[in-house]
Amino acid sequence: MRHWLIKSEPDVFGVDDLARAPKRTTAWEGVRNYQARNMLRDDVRKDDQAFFYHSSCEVPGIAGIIEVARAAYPDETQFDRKTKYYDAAATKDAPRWFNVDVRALKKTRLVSLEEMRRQKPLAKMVTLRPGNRLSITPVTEAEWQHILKLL
DNA sequence: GCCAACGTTGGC
DNA sequence: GCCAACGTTGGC
Repeated sequence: MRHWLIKSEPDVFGVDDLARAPKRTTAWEGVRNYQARNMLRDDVRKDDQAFFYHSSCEVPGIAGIIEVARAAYPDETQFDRKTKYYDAAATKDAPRWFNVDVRALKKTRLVSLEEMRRQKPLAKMVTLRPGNRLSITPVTEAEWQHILKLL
């Protein structure tokens, strides 16, 4: 099983929203970055687990643990003119964007970005690399285990 | 709200 | 294929 870190803005959809969703599951949609898209489509499998990270908020950091309930499938919002994710170049036959379904496993204490940066074993974590903005990044087994111990 | 970093677009 | 302009992300 692979591990990931996926970001969401709590003002838009946070860990509590996921916990309240039907079956504690939702489509994690709106990814419009090719690198992230490729990872979603090619590398993320059903039953993979991920940290749910709150970004663009007062205290950014890991707020929960989720699992992938469904592997990548075409993101419906790319066909919907009413959403900001609409992409005129995408067709049903050749979808350009994909999403996965994620299910809440548990809410954790907030492990802040600042705390993560203080952890030596996390020094090389992809999401902590300068300039990184990807909404999904891989987490190594060692990083995963280290963060679990912090909880 | 600012701004650095990065990605995308489009003219040439 | 280069690069300037523009848009987005996300920490602060």
